[in-house]
Amino acid sequence: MRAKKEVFRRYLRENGLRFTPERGRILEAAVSQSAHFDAEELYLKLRRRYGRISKASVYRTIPLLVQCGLIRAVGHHDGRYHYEYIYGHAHHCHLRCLECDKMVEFTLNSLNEIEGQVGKKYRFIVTGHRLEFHGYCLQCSRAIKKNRHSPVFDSSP
Amino acid sequence: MRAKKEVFRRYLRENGLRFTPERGRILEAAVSQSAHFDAEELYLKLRRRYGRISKASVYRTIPLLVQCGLIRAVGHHDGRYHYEYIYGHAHHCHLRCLECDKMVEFTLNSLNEIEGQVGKKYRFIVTGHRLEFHGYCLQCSRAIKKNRHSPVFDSSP
DNA sequence: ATCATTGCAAAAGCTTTGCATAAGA
DNA sequence: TCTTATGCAAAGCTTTTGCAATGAT
Repeated sequence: MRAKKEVFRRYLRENGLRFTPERGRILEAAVSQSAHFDAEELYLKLRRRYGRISKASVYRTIPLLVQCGLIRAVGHHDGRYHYEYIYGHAHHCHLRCLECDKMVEFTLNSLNEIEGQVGKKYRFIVTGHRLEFHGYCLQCSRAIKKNRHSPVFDSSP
Repeated sequence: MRAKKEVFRRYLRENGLRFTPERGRILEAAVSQSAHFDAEELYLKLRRRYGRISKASVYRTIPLLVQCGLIRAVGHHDGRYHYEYIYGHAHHCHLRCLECDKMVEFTLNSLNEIEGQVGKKYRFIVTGHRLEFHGYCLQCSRAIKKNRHSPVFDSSP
């Protein structure tokens, strides 16, 4: 299953950009990331695996992968953007713990329908949506109950 | 209607914090912001209106307003967090144009119900959700069709 | 009289950019 | 060969933090 590479190659070709070893490796690293990732994690992984790679290349490649639909930005917390590989995966929503950052993924079909209605009503071409539920997971909500004197800060976006 | 100020005062008191003129002004500025705002806009507005105020105070106060439910972070784009005043407003979702940043607000009641189901299923205490639809508004989608040679970058979170 | 808050400036992060060198097409 | 891409380091931005002075309670 190397369709993803073909998608990337085609996207690059059609935009007068070049397919380079670095870009190939960055794509591979993004794909093989088990869950969500950020630019730094991608960079470190590439560093370990191949040695020479620059952060600039990672940062310059990420928007290309977003643009051709292979990955998407999931959100922004802790001061960084977080991404996930999406090509060939069903669209899904996230449930995130504000305390420990645990993430659960789940699908919600009804939104696709709503997307169309909303687009029609407000005359938008709706290209996607992002839905995140947030709160506290079992462990964290227990921990918080115990020491309710240490204030929990929800500075999340 | 000064309930918002009372909410803030009470929150501060209960946490051993002090109500200061600066904090009062920052709250006022956030409230009187017609739509969405970011830290810089708030700062400039306060600057114009009162003169002396520091960015640090704005940045230090925003999390307090979030914490006590008077404002919330709507998202992160263009490298900044964006907020909106929510106290006393019905919860709503956003539809955003990726090109010109135009925002439309609309409500979607079905999500509250789903929130409960999801929380039960994954054993989370769900405290809220954030749903954003995105795409292109009428004007922008027209403009993009015309000059489809200038690639549109969706670098949004 | 205390102790939190302010303002200022400096620091901290993440992300972007300039430039010389390397290398796809 | 002609451009685009890379790596490095520097710059850019938003946001955070240290500290002396100020001010709320």
